[in-house]
Amino acid sequence: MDYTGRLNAHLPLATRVLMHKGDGSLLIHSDGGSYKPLNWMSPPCRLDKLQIDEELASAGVVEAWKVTHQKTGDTLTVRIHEIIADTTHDLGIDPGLIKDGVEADLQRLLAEQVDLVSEGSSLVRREYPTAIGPVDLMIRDAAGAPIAVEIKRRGEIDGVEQLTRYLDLLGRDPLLTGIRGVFAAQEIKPQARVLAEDRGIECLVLDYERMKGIDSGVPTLF
Amino acid sequence: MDYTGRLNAHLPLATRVLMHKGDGSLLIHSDGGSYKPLNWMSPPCRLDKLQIDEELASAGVVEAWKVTHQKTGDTLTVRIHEIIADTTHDLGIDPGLIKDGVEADLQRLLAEQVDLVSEGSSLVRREYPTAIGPVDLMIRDAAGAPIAVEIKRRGEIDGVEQLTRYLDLLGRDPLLTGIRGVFAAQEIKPQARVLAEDRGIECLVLDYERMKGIDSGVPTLF
DNA sequence: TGTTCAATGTCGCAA
DNA sequence: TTGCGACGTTGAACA
Repeated sequence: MDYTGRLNAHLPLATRVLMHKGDGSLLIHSDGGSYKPLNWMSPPCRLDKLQIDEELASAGVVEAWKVTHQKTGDTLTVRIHEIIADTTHDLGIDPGLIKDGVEADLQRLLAEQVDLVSEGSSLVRREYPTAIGPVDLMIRDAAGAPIAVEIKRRGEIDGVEQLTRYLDLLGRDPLLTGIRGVFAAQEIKPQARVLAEDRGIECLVLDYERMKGIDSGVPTLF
Repeated sequence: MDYTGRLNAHLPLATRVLMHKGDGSLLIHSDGGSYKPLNWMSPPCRLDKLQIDEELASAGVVEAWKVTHQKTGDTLTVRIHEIIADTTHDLGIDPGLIKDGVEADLQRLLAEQVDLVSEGSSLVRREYPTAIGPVDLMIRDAAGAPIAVEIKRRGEIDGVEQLTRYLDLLGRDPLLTGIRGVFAAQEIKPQARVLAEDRGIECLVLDYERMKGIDSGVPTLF
């Protein structure tokens, strides 16, 4: 196999699994690694079967494909030397995956339970806009002082960096002078905690299951 | 299918492709999307076939699997109602993918064309070492003033942060006082540009094809 | 359609 | 093992 596009890549001859999906995309999997194929072509793309000329045939190629991406023009060229098994089936349209417990769920719950951030505080708004992107939650504590909250599923250093940038910027706003930061996550890595506290940012560990328990009553999906 | 781990996820009954790899991992693909499966379990993990009790059988389940991650304990439960096709083959060990990247190219090209950064400047060195990692390019402009260049294929906020850290550190070196920063990329995101300019870092958009055109002619890998 | 951000990210390298 | 950055990231939400 040979790929030309954002980079060039070559895959030597070996036994592999090719999955050609209904949308035209092609995946080339080995027997290890994670879910990521060794190589692939994403939709929208087109698969053309090439003619096997004498040169290819004498090299032992029984089938040759050229998969072209419709927009970028990236190409994947596949030369098949032996077909061990070949199965085709129409899967139809998939009903899709239902998820529960991602960052959006955390944000929604914490917006309803801002007392967890600071007793007696109230929500200003979710996705409070700034020039460098929205802050997850903007709230005001019982005394009316502003607090910017950054929410992550897993709290790592880059999340602290992100919140620091917001605080730097927001702190220049006369209406938000003295703004504090709270870094909230289901799990906070030690390094992230150290960095946050060094910058005067409070860390808050969230218990998703418990928060869901005192949810205002939006039913779970399944 | 049901997944429990970092989050909970459920996949309704439908026709799908299950790929069970030699390392024990399992992928569940639909007929669309990109290379990412609807759901999966990464290695190291173990697949156990569950006994089909009366309840499962009466629900139409012919086979049930429980895939457990060895370290995290995440589980994937699969209930199979019909097997349309089933193929097994040992692929052996894969020779692996050979890549030839673009970002390294960009750095090499810009090192040869530092005039693009500042007219009349000259290269000090590539991968200029600092305590927190190497700066992509260190150059001196026509007047001899130092410039640190960070190169990315796509310029985003992280890259600006990285360059900022370098500049903070390098600026303490008496030989490099007054050092300037240049953020160079094929494409610079608006937010990254705002942040860079706010910090006095100049942005430079690189035309890879054009730069390759005036390349000195080092051949590619294959 | 383009931009931005999360992700069960995954992957690879180096300390 | 852990941290850190890149990825042909992919995917989803929103302007």
